[in-house]
Amino acid sequence: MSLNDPMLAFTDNVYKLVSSIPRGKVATYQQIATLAGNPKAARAVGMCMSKNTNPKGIPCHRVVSSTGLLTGYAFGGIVKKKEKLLQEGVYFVHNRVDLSRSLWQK
DNA sequence: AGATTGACCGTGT
DNA sequence: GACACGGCCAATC
Repeated sequence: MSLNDPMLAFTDNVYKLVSSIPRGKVATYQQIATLAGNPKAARAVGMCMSKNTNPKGIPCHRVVSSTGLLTGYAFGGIVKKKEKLLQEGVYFVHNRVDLSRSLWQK
């Protein structure tokens, strides 16, 4: 079975996909949802993250909104997250991720 | 089983 | 660019 296998639970796919985002890249909630099998389930993706809140296994700081804006992430503030991503080599434009360059492409 | 919630997205004004 | 509205989905009362 593969990551985008519909027989897996949606949350399972989300979990695996997010944890496989390479360092220096970011993915959008919608992208994760699409890869997980439901292009419209971007919301559900976010909920799953908030439920787990497991930075050790899930790099949720690499997941951003479609506009590249850092939504969610309450581990000390958005600013902190931005610094963290910058440190990983993610391109930023003011307060947003430059999706055209740092978007995770499978 | 029904209603509410939430780390969302797209469109229109 | 900012704000409002509606839609869509899964988890949680």
